Amino acid sequence: MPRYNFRESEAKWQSAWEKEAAFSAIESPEKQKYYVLEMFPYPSGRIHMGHLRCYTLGDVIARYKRARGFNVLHPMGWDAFGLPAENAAMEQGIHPAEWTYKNISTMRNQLKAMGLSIDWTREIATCDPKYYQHEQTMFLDFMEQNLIYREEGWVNWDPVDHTVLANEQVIDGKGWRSGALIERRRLSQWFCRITSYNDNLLKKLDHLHRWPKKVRTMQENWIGRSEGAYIEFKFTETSRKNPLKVYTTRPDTIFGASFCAIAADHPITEELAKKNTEIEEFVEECRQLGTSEEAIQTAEKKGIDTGLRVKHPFLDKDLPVYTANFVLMGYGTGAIFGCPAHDQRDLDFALTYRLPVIPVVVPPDENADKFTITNEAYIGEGRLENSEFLDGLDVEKAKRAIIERLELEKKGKGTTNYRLRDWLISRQRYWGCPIPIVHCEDCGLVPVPRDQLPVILPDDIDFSGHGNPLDRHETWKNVKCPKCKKAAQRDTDTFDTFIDSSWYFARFCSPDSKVPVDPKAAQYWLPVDQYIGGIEHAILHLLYSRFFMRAMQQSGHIEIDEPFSGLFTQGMVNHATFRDSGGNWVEPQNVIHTNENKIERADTGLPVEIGRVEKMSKSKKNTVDPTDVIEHYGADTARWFILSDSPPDRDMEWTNAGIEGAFRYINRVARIIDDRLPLIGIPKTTKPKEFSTTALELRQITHKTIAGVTGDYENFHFNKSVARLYELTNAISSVDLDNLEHDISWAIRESLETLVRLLSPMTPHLAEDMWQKLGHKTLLTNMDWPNAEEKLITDDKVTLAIQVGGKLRGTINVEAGINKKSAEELAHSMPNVQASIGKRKVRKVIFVPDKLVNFVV
RNA sequence: GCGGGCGUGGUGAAACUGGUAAACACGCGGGACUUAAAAUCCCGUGCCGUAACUGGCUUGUGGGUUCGAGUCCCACCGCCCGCACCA
Repeated sequence: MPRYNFRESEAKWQSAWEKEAAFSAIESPEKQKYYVLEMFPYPSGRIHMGHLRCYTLGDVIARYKRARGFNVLHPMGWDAFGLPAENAAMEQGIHPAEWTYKNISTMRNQLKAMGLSIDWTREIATCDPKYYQHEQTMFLDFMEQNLIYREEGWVNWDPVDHTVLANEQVIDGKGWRSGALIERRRLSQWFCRITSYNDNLLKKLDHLHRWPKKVRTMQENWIGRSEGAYIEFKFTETSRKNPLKVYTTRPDTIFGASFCAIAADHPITEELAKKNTEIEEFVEECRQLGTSEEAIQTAEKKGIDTGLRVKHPFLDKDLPVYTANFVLMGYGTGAIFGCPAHDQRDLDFALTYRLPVIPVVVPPDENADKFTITNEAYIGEGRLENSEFLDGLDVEKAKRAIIERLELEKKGKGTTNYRLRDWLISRQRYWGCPIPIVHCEDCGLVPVPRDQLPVILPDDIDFSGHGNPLDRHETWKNVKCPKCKKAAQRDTDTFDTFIDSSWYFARFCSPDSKVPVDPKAAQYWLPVDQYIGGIEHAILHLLYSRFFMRAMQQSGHIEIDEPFSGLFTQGMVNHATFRDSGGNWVEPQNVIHTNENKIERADTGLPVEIGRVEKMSKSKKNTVDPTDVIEHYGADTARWFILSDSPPDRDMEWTNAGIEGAFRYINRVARIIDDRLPLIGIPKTTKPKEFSTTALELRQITHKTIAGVTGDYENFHFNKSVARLYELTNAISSVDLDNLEHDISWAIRESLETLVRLLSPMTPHLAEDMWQKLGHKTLLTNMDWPNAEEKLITDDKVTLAIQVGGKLRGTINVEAGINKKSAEELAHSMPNVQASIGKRKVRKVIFVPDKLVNFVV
């Protein structure tokens, strides 16, 4: 039986921390602050392993920074609005609010059992009117700053359920519940003008040096700044006065143009569709691709000749105008010219519709006469050919020359374009923050007066009908116009839940403030020093938050622009999958290994096959409930396992063997300390003047571990800290306990106390318990971080690798700092080196100080 | 389709700016303790050859740069994340 009682210990220390309010954060201007935040959870029902991992990582940082003397803010809240609550309402007849608050209460208890160093007094839930009322205020503020506008946007429409669907509710072009073919529909909706900050959002990425490079690159590409040109093509049909305006990033390839293409939802296409059934059908077909860019771009490239022709701006030739499914209305002008030789999509399209392929850029090492394009477009550098006045120029120069000519002849214009689109924030849903606008027939869009805020979600709703229940809630919906007092209607849409998560980190600074954020508190705590969450939020959530801070700054709520100065993206938690012979997924706890070394289902006895290791998901039944693990092994074991082995930014595999191993280690630490307690005296005994080799060696590894673990904590290399702590533990337990001299017992106490202190951010309950056992009266949680003694962490001996021709032929132990000549002599005299060199001549000797000697032969 | 990432023993991984590949752990094998089992402790463990030391090979695949490549460059393969209404 393990001697350490984790159940007793974890409960004891959690209540001790609570009693001392050890983790409540108070603004103290004289202390340096550190704000640690993990992305707050959606209250889906129970916490999952992804949460356990994320919150463990954050807690290690929070506890470590606290020990380093920082004034740490580490809060928790709930991203409580969203679709699943409405689904639960429809499927189980439970009210979204009830469902959500029940989940919050379960998950709060689960998180508390993890022993997180969280200031629970700052807890917020976004579905609480005390929180979302401020979003309504800020919406009106942003409106005054011209950051909000109303326009038509596309939605996925389910014609059977009469409801708007989220992209994830559209499966293979069909509604997930009704199975009906969905279609794109236009709806008048609210937008945030995020594009007014596109350049700033892009440029400031350079300052976020504590963000992963990959996230910055992804945001950069998402904003998608491009230098290009608008080019106008005149229609041959004289009745069409307005030219076709296209956007291109490759104006240099204009002489290779063989067609133009416009989006299926381009105004011209829509106009033509009214009189041409073929085009109408095509447009209809494109609408069934839904609104997601992924669906549109993975579809087979298709188009229809509209019959319209345009004139090439510089050549005496006409180009056909197609309407095509790969041209996006939301990017550029919704119209392109196609140059098949130098764009893969254009080439694929041209090959399908037998359009000419005219190479105009020739690779540097190719001959213009012989250069042809078959089924791969050439997008690289080169010089222009077949291009009149551009001939001979390279791509960059040609771009500049053509833009100059376009502008001179008033046929186009150089321009900077962004891929980023404005943020559509209206959702046709109940469980979200109401939009504080009244629609009046006479006065138009009327903001709800500020003294009438907040607009509170009604509780009495009916989910049995189609669409948004708010839209059918007559008493809530029908109000008097605040301006003219005539009958009017509330906006029945609610905010995108990304709004809720775009400023919650700021609210944590002053969760009870009457205004969205208390400027003094925000000034002290923001920005978040370390933000932690999944890579899946690399673009949208993080970009929206960056925008929101700017909008809040512009409307005077706050003085910062970047919300997160440090970001860490953790990997997913995976688990093996199991399937029985009937092809059904089987839960891990239902899989048993029989005595005959077979694997079968515990319930039915059917044989089971082990499948791939995949992200934990309910559908594949390969989940493990963190709470089960905590009940069985304790929070420290769960935390230790989740930190060991895999680097936190990479995916990890949850295994039973791993958790068992972690459990053994926790108990081993307790046992090792227990066994040595009678031998090591009381705390703070006099430090011996001299140390024996054994004691010195233990002290050296102890102090090297302090230095190593400290560096690892700073760099999120917790798996390496774990390895180092194993090494320290091994070193401690290998010291012979017979006839202990004072210097050794002193060194053992030092190493044990160090071990416990270094462990405390990762396994806080065990550490606190052991700290007490080691004779200390105060909480370890309030102790500062140990310091490594410089003298003890530098080696005076090093091992040199000796190579011949780059191959290892031996190693030698030498004094650190040995010079080239002596190292070379020593190495050269080694028999193995002699044999390897043989009769060959040594051409050169490479010497890397304190690393290696390499004889080049 | 577009953008971003990852790939090292049986397994999770380590290897700082190019310098001893496999630290640490899991698993496995052997041993000690035990009436026995569990727990614990000790030893071994990349692969191939070998009686043994020595040796040869090895970081998804193929090429390149270098005295030297897991690390840098090019091409390919596989897997994962995001694509604007999941959160």
